[in-house]
Amino acid sequence: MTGERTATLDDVARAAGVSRATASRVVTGQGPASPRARDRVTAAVAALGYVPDASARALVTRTGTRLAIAVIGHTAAVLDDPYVGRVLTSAAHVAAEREVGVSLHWLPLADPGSLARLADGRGLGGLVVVNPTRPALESVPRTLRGRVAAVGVGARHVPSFDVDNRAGTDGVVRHLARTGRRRIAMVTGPAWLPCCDRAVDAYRRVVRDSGAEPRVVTGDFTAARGAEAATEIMARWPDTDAVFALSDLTALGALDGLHALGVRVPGDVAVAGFDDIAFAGLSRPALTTSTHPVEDIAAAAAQAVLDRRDTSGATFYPSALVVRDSA
Amino acid sequence: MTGERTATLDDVARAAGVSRATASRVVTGQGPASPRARDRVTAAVAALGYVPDASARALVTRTGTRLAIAVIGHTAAVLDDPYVGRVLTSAAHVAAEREVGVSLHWLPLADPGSLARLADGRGLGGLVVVNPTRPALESVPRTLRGRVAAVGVGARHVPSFDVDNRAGTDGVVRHLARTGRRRIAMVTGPAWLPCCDRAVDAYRRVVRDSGAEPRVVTGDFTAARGAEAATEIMARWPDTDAVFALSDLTALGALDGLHALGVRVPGDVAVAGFDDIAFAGLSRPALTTSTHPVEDIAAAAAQAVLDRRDTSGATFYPSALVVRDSA
DNA sequence: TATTGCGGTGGAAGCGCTTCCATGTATGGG
DNA sequence: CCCATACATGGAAGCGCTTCCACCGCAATA
Repeated sequence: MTGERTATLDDVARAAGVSRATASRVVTGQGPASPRARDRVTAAVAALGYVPDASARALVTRTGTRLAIAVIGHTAAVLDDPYVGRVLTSAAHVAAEREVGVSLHWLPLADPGSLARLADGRGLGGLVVVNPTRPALESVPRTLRGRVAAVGVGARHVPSFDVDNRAGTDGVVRHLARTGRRRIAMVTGPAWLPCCDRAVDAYRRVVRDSGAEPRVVTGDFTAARGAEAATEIMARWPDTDAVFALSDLTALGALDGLHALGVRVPGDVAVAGFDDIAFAGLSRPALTTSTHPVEDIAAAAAQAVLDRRDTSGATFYPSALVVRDSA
Repeated sequence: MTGERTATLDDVARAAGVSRATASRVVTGQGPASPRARDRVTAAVAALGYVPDASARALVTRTGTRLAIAVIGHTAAVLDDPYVGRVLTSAAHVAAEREVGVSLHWLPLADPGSLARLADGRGLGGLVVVNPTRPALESVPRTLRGRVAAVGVGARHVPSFDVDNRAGTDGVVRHLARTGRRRIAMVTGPAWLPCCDRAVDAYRRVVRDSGAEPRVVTGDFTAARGAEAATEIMARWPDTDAVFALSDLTALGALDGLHALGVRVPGDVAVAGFDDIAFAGLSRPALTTSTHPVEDIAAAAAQAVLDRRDTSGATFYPSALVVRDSA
C-alpha cells in the first residue's frame, strides 16, 4: 500500500526520462520544449495520473489562483434569501470558466475585521465582497488592493457592482403614482446596508413631488418581516393605498399580511416588490416588481477581479419595471 | 514601496529574537516554548501583522484543510433552483465554524471524470458531492476515500444524506387519496438523478393500491417545466384530479399552467409539491407540500466529512406533510 | 560533586514546484 | 568548413513553512 503515494513532478520526469525542469515546462505550457519531450512527458502524466499540487505551485508562483467570496452579515435572513445563492452560483460559474477555484466565507456583521484575516492564504487571486459595508471594505489588506470588487455599493475605493435601485425604485413608485396611488408606503432593507439609501432617496423624491409625505418602514428582506411591516403600515397609516418593498420576498410577505388583514390586493392596496425573483410571477396576484440582474452583477464583479480590470467606481445595472397584477 | 512585502515567519523570528523553529512552534501552538519566547513571538506577530501562508503550510503538512463542494449537473435548471444555494450556504456555514475554507466546483453532468481532477490541490480535507451520480462518485480519487459524503443518494460506498422522499411522497400521495383524489399524476425530477426513483416508487405503490394506473411525467425541477408538464398531463389524461410534483418550483409552475388552462385549484385539480420552500406558503392557493430539511442534510454531510465520521450508508431525513390550500 | 533527565532551543532538511542560468546541440550564413 | 544564433535542456536555488534531531543548560537525584 506504500505505492499509493500520489505522483509528483519528479516521478513524471523520471518516467519520461527528462529533467524536472523540462517536465515542469511541458506541464505548465510555459517555455520551450521539443515535441519529443512534450510527448514523453504528456504520456507520463497520463500514465501516472499526475496532477500538479496547487499548494506547491502557489507557493512558488505567488500567484494565488482562487477567488474568495465573502458574504457579510451572516444571519438567518441572509441565509433564506435566494440572493446570496444566486450571487455565489454566478460568481462560481465565472471562476470555473477560468479554471479558478472559489472559496466561500461568511463574515459576521459585527466583526468586519475578519475580512483582513481572510487574506490568510495570500493564495487568493481576488476577493468579491457581498453586502459590503464601509468598515469591512476598509479592512481589506493592502496585499489585495486592486483585486477586490463588491457586489452592492459600499466604499468608494473599491469597484462596486449593483442594480440601479435608484432608477428601479423611481420606476416602480412612478408606476404606482401613475395608476392613481397617492399614499404610498415603502419597506426598506436592513439599515446597515448602504445600498438601500439610494432607493429610499428615489422613493422620497417621487412621493414628495406628488405632494405626499413619505411613509418608510425598515425591513430586513425577509418574507416574515414583510407581513409584519404590512400590518404596521396599515395600523399606522390606515389610508395607505400602496406598499412598495425593496425585496420581492418582503413584498410577498406583505401580500400575505394584507390578505390576513382582509385587505384586497390590488383593489384596496397595490403591492410592488423589487428583484423579480422566480416566484414573483407565480404568486396570486402575480407580483409587480422591478428586475434585478443578480447573475450579471455577480459575474461582472468576479470578472473584474479575475481580469484585474480596474473598473473603478460603481457600476449600476439597469432595472426594468415588470407590471403584473398586484399593482 | 518595496517594504510592502508581507511579513514571513522569518521576519517574525528575527523581530522576536528567536529562531524560525521556535516562532513556528509558538504560532502553531505545537511543541514546547518558554513563556518568554511565547510572549515575544506573539508580540512580533501582532506588530508585523503576520499571517501564515496557507500554501506553504499545506505543502509541508500535507494536511489540506479545505472542504470542496462539487455540484454535479451544471445546467440552468440547477442554477435557478434555490436548492443548491441552500446546500452551499449551510455547508459553508458548518465549515466556517470549524475555520475550514470551502471551495466550490461545478461539474458538467457529461464529464463526471472531472471529479477526479478536483483532487488537484490535494489540499482538500474533504469533499461533498451534490446531486451525486454513480459514475461520478466512483471516479473519486482513492486519496479522498473516507473523506467524501454525498448530498442526495448515489453510490453505495459513500455515505449519503438525503430527505426521505419515499416516505414524504407516500405521505403526500396518501393525503391526496384521502381527500378523494383518485386520478393522481406525478411530475418527477430529471431522469439522471437516482434519488427520484425512490419517490416514484412510493407514488406507484400508493396509486396501484388504490386500484388506479400511475401517470408519470418527467420533469427537471424547474417552474417552466411544471407549467408544461401540467398542460401535457391534462391533454393526455383529461380526467386527472391531482398533480404531485417532486419539487415545489415545479408545482408552482403547474399551478400557473393549470390556471392558464382555466382549471381551478384545488376545485378541479389538487396540486402538491415537495420541499416546502419559502414561497410555498405564499402562493395563491398556498401550496400543500412536504418538508425538505436541506440545511440539516447539507450540514450533516459537511460534518461527516470534516469529522471523519464513517457514517456509512444512506441517512434519510424525515419529510413532514404540510397541508395548505392547494390540496 | 558527578550523573541523569528534561524542557527549551536552533540548525538544517525537505515538502513539490517554478525559473534563472549555464551548458550543450542542431541550424543557418559567411 | 567554421562561427554566430537559436533553441532545447538539466542543475540548482529558493518560495514559506514544519519538524526531526542534536544540543545546551538547568534542576533533581544518586
